[in-house]
Amino acid sequence: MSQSIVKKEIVVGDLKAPKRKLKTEAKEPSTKKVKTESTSTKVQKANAKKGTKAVKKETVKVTKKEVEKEVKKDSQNTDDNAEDEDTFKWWENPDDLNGEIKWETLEHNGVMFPPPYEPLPKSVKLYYDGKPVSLPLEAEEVTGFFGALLESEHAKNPVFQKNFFNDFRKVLAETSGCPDADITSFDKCDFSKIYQYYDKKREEKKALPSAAKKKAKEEREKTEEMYKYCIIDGRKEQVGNFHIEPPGLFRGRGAHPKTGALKRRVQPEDITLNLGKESPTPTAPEGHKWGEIRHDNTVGWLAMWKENIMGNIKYVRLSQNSSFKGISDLKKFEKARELKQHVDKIRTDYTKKLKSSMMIDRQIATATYLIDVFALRAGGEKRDDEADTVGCCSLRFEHIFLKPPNTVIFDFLGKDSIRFYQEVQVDSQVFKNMKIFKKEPKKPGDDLFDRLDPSILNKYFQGFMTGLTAKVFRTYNASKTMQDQLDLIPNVGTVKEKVVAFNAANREVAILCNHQRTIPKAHQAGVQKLNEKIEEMIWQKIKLKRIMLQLDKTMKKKDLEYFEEIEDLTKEKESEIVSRWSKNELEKLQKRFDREKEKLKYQKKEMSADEYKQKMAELKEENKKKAEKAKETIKQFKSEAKSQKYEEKSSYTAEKLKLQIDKLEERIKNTSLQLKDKEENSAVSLDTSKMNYIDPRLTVMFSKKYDVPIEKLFTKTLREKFAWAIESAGADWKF
DNA sequence: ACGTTCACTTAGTAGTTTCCCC
DNA sequence: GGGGAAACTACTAAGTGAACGT
Repeated sequence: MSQSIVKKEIVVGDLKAPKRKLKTEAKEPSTKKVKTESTSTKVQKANAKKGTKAVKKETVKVTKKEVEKEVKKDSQNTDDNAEDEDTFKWWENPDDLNGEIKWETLEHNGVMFPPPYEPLPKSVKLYYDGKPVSLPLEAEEVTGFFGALLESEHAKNPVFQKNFFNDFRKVLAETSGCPDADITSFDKCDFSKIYQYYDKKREEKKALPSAAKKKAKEEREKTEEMYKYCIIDGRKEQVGNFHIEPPGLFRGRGAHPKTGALKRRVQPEDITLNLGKESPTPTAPEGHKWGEIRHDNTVGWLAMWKENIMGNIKYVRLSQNSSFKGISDLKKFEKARELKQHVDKIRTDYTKKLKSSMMIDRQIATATYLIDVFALRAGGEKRDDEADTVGCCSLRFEHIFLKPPNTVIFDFLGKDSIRFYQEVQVDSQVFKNMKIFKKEPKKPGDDLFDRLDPSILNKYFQGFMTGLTAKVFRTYNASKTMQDQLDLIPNVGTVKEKVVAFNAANREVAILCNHQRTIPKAHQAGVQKLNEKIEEMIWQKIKLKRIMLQLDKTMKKKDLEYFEEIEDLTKEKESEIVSRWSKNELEKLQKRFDREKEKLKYQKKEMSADEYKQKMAELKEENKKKAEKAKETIKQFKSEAKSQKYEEKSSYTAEKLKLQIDKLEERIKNTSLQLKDKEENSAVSLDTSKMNYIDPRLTVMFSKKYDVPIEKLFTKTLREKFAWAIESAGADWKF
């Protein structure tokens, strides 16, 4: 591996990055310079890094067919380094990343609209008051949105029902309405036929043979091809969400007042495209025209529209692996690293201000403490048509419980209505301040920090460091925590063990940031299964050790410790394990038999009656034999468990037994690791912090320093997103 | 000075694909 | 080689924070 590349560290020249304004004075020639310079070094670097690419290029030349094959392969992204040839290595010229102008030329093909509504078959109808009713297509579509969700939690939520029904009635009023009934009551609506129809369609789609699925996918990709890429300053870059969001029912999170509302179909007329001045305007869909064409090169979006529910603007932007995203990620992490230089001063300052005679300063200091220590978000004001969630500045009286002498219990819903519940010890002055902020006449519903909002806090932060805002603290503390945790990991053990250690560090960060996920449905069962599996492996291991002693009693004296554990398996315990194992074994057998029978029945029409009969008989016979054999084994195990004397096969030797035991030990270790990981990860989401908070150069450093392939730490998408980090950080990189 | 608008990051989940075990 | 779980991706909602408009 070429050290010169590995060692090269990115230092962004000046991160002040003035936003907006000064459109004209931005450094314009940046991109061109990058392009010419990087091409000259590209080939060398690629060769130095991995021989594979140079080889590949040669094969591509061979024939036209070969070329097509390669192109296809690339477009399917089966090869990690597929598009390397065209990749714009912006990080090789980090000085050019600043400035206001994002691009000189921008060319793209617009956006892709969802397919038009496909009407229900005549036989599938909404039932109102027990009778099938006809509906105008626009209204029928809306019933379909609800019908498809009938078995989900949303459909049981009264707010969801209410919002859906209101909007459904609105659509009825806008159209010719229902000719068969006056639809006024949600409770009289029966969507079950519609649900069944969509459910069946889902099943059918799932059951499609894999060849058909593949073909459909290929066709889809063909139609998507033109939207997938855009051209920026002559470079091909990937577009992220070129699919316009399809209509449906708004699925707001938590107790969202508008959940269930109708999200309307977006028309080309709703869409504003952003293009280079000289770029051709993509053709709008037949019979339509674009809402607006803009040429704003200070922004990074390609298209936008206003969504009808919250009035928010939705953007079509570049994909995660694009230069735009990479550049802003690098800037974000460099900004967080800059905080290292100032954080001591800031901490001293807010510790002092905790005792300030000015109420506003006390609030600023206390809030900063919470943001710094517990990684709270800023917490901006929210409207009352949004879910009631809070962050630091918007914390209210009821979100905090004080337990003298200095314990605070936080209990509130944060972003995405994820609960933040923590019982913590705080600085005694912080405790006193909170008590003051909660003092009468404050009551539930009142703001804890009545003088604060994020902009006040951020102004305070900016006095220490330009560009410092509340969110920088989260990034800083997350990456700092990761660095500290990684430093604790000894450079020993297998790759698997190192990955587990890495994940444990990652988990610390996720916990700090309160990144959660719903516990998978099958979690509890899965844990139990793993526990049983481990128990059974230990059982096997102890049996083998006992057989060893049966062969040669004197061995015990030679290594008491090795044989110590054989006492742990009592007769009762062993019998219990054997009977559980037996039950499972027989169940497995039965299941397999049932499956085979089903399969045979399926193939019935392709064979003669006799053939079928014979095959079925064979199957039964085979099953019978297997069952008998299993029962015999069970019988043997049961009696062995009773006597704790085990059958010795002629092939057994001490060496062979030892080998088997070693293998089992290995498996037990692996499974235990797996179990530990599973238990500790059940409610924690590692992905969010890996994607947004942990400086990827830390992960790359770990990979290189600990010899863990980066593939074990970053998924393919993350490797692409963080290509800049993979190529610029070495084994000694520090946050 | 303050609410609104705009542009961007951050977030969990639903859906799809891959992997792993028998 | 098939089925279920784990891994990954796509999707889009929900934040932050600066600039804008009044």
